Amino acid sequence: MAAAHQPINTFSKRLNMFADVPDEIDHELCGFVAKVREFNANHDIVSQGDKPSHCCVILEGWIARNKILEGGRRQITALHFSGATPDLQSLFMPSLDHNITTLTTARVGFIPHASLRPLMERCPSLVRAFWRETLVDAAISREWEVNLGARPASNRIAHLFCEMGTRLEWFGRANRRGKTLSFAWPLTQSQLAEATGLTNVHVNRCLQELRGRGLVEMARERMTLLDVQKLAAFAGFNPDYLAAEEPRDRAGQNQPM
Amino acid sequence: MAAAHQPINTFSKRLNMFADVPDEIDHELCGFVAKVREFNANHDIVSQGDKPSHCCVILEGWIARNKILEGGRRQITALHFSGATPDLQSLFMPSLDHNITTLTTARVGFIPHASLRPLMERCPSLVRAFWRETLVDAAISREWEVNLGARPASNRIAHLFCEMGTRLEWFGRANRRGKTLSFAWPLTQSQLAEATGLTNVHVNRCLQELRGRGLVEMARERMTLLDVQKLAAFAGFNPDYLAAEEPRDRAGQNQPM
DNA sequence: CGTCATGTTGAGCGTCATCAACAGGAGTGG
DNA sequence: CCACTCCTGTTGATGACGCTCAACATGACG
Repeated sequence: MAAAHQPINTFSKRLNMFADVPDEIDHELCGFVAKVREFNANHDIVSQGDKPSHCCVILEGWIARNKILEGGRRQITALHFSGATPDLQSLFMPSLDHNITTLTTARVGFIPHASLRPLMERCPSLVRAFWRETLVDAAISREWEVNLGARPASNRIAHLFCEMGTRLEWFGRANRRGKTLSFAWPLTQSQLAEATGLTNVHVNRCLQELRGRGLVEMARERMTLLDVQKLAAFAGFNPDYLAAEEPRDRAGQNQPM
Repeated sequence: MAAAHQPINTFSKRLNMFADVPDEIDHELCGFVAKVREFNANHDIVSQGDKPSHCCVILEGWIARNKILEGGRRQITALHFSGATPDLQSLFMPSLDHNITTLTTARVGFIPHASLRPLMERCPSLVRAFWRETLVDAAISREWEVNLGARPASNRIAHLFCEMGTRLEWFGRANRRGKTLSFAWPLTQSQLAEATGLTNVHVNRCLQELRGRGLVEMARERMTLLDVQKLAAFAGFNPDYLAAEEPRDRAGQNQPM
């Protein structure tokens, strides 16, 4: 109950990007974070089939939504980082339809459903904020469907880089210098393959192509998009689908991408 | 204002599957259906970039969410039929990120945002119902991502058939007889190709395979799944991800699929 | 120093795309 | 009634994109 309010900043900050949640509700919400746990990389926070009694909040780190097919193949369906609340649907769904797995070490808070439900009753703007987060997720999923169904491998990978670059920059987690944009990038090539529906071998070759074209540079867990506009053109990336996630305090003043 | 309440049945019925919306709110909501329009097949109800002032409700017919890439390629990201409210996100998103296009002739109702917003303020359960519909959509999108990213062509097509069969049956739009399930199927092979990220030529050959295996039969706009269990096994279909859409009055009593 | 995860390269092959042609049915207009 | 077009489905030939399998390089870590 006395869980530190400080680490919850990212959550609270992000929530307020979606709707004006009154301070006291926000405060109360943070107080509900029943426990905060650290996870190693590559650990399931919640799994397919679970019936969670808490919602989780990513306070720090990256996670991947993913499903595992019979045969063991894994498909990553979404990437999230600090501030996200990736299993809100557990409030309604009888059981979870996918895994939520850490990609890095991660700090995760848990909010009991039992606390969240009455709070939502009292605070429509909280419901709005959550609903809106769901809508953003859905828009991103749609774009991933397009990416998986309709773009060739290299463009597909480039598109993912553009998307993550944009989302990270909006949340203050990327550095822009001239034409370049750089940010922490924890995914291995195999994980990137799982997100794009390719094999690690082929991802490796596509990355060589992107490097060869002078579009990206990767070093030690860090990604640099060398020419954001050229990369976006190559990928066919148009950030409109992310618009609902754009922090309201900077809406419209985007760098072109 | 005096818009016929009768054709709105499908909407109202579906809404109440998601949450108990009080009768008077339900009634009021239906009264807000400002106009009802008929569309021909293959017509955009709303388009990429639109800033709609109304939400639409599919009263009768099928629609496809889709995005068009530069180059003209089209990816269908979702299929919906009677009862769906596919552009709720227009309440929040600055502009629509995809097209909503009829696949059949369709009857569509429109509800002004200006009427919907205050009603939502007053009725939390309405917000819940809408949010929940968004969550179902998101779960389906995730499964489509898996389908597009990780399943070979024939299995991918089979999976789509299983999903639509299940959803249609839950809404009383499919007939089960023994091992078989049959329902109206308006998609052409080319549209099926756009939904599965394949070419029409390859879809044609996969359908021959499915027919050859005795799994499906298609005749004049009608689809028959000849052995639902075998088809599900072939597709790797597990209906759990649809659970939140399952009508509450029949939860649990599913035929195995 | 050995082990393990990750990245890289090569060779060969299969799934699926491309391009082209044609059949059949529905609708249109002469 | 037939000629015409258009849409949908079907088939064949060819080739490319991406997969599989296998080997090896590199760096982190114990």
